[in-house]
Amino acid sequence: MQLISRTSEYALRAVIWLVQEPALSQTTRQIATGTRTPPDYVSKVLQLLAKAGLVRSQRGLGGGFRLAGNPAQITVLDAINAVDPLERIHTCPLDLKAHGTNLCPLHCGLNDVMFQMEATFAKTKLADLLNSDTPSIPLGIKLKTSRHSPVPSDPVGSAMPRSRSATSKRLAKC
Amino acid sequence: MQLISRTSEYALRAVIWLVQEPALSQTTRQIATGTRTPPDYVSKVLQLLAKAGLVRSQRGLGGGFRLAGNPAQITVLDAINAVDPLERIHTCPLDLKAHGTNLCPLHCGLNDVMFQMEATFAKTKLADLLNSDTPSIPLGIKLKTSRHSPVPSDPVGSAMPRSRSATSKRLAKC
DNA sequence: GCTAAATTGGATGTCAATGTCCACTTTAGG
DNA sequence: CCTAAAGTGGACATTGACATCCAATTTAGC
Repeated sequence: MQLISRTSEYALRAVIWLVQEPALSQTTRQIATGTRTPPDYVSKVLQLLAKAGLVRSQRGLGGGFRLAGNPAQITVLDAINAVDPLERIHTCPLDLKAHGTNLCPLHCGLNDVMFQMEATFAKTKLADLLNSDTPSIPLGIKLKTSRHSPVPSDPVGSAMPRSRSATSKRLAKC
Repeated sequence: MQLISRTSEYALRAVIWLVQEPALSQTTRQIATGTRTPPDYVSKVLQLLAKAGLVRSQRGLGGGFRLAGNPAQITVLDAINAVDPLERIHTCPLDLKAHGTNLCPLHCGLNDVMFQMEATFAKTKLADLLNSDTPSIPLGIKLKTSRHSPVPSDPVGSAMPRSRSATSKRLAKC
């Protein structure tokens, strides 16, 4: 499971490209080449971004796309919501009866995760992504969750750069 | 985007069913009917759970599946890892150069979200899911993220039962 | 106003996750 | 031993996200 769709990734690549390119207008081809995305597909994504008002399109010779706002104000959430909006959990997918009309603790926790994710998207501006001063993490950490750990396990807490701001002490205080 | 796959959901439904059913052994059909999952598919899922050692299978007349451990110790993470293991982000999908060999702040934040999710899965025991005393959230809140909020937006912070334990003040301290 | 460069929109193709089907094997009970 | 009830394994079908193709439309510049 990945946290965001390919479509959202493409949308982000495209708007970030528009931010960093000096030229006023960028054609689909330029954007696709520059961001290494499938041209015909990113074209559809750009149309969604245009419908949402994040970018403005210009048809005809010399046309293309340009950003419709301030990179320091447009958020990652804006771009994602334009093409593949975040959803919320409304009913327990586990179909448990123990908790009546309530979400079970698991999905309560997942709701919490969703909130954190949305908060991250909402506070990250496009400009932040191009600023090399913003905090980042070194790559090459190659960690894959403890596959095949039978009954009792504790995959969290293994040796790795934790950094969690707060792993919410309890399940959640829903 | 959903946070966990259907396959994982089915795996969870199945093991939870085994926890709550008094009978020693449950046939695939019983499990499928009881959990409202596609019989032939949940059959495959059960095989994965068996391979991982979470459940034990018995062939032949009178056979079926039973849990291979203590519901108070088996975690949601165990079940999920058995059928559809969590992955980590290794390279920046946005392909940004600004951060050199590092993850950009966005994916740094997503890594953080992943950690929280894994922590939630790891601390939630199967027994917890059947205990109606564990904290849960009322349903019917019908909130869908602010679709169509053009350039400047602040979808987080709208009126709703927040409850976030800590929305990590900064992007993350990677 | 022609033409070439561009977006737009619809139809179609591909692929992995999900779901179904069926023949085979195992096993308890008569 | 035979039979019916079970899991096992492999092949096939469906579906939605992703990707491609192409005809129609718009528009700057000659």
